[in-house]
Amino acid sequence: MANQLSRLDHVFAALADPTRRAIVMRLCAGEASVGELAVPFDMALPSFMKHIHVLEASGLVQSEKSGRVRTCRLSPDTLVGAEDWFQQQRAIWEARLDRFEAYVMKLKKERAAAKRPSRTTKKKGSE
Amino acid sequence: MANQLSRLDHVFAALADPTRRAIVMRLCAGEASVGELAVPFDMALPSFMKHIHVLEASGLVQSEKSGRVRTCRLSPDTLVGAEDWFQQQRAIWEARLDRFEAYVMKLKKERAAAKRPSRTTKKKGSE
DNA sequence: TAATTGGTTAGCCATGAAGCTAACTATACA
DNA sequence: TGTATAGTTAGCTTCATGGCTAACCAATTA
Repeated sequence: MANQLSRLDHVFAALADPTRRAIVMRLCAGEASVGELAVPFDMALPSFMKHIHVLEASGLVQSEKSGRVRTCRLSPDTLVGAEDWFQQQRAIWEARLDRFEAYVMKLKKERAAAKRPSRTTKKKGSE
Repeated sequence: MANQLSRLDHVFAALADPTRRAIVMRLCAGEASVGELAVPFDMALPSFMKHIHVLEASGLVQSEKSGRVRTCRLSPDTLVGAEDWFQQQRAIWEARLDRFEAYVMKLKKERAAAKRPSRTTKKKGSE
């Protein structure tokens, strides 16, 4: 559980870099070797490899080496795990908005009732 | 658009820190002052304020000061924007999985047809 | 008006992240 | 067996991040 939380640290940190986001996007379309992945980036290979390592450490990407070529693939569970975090926050936030809306509606109703001087239940006095 | 991308950089970087994620979670439940937000954290106020600034710079949080108290609230659009990124990736990835599954199904079918020596359409020769 | 409260600014330090080059390993090809 | 290919390791810079203290406003409250 605390494990999961610190995993989120690494996932978001990994996704904060545009190079790494691009790699993830590329891997969504299917697996690829390190060399293939590196082509679009104007960067020395060791620098690029660091990004791969960060992605692997975060759990977003897995790789295995066969012969001299290392093939990388997405590890979708981790990606989905991060998405879940947003959905949880949104659930909380939307629930609050709903309550707020209900509250505003109630206020409106009371105001309308207060203004209308006729037969509706009406508190005396204030405004 | 490039603007949007670099915004994602900042949003994910902001969410990579557990303190800041906790702040966002807290603000999902409703607005709060800097002082209130800071209570659960064993951290000097200037350090804490840095986190608030990072969150504001990322667009995740907005704040305004009235009197001497600064009130912070969530800026949900930004949060939703980040969530969108995941949904887009997932769409691509799931589409690929669907194609892959279809491909596997087709393979299975062909294999079955090849093994069954009877009246189904059958390529000659190979395997 | 003096003291308290809530936040802010400035400046310091340690650590880590992102890039580089140079040199190395290990597989594949001729 | 020799050479090219694909990655890897080591070690170096530079800059950003996250924390601190100390001192400083500016509203409230006594």
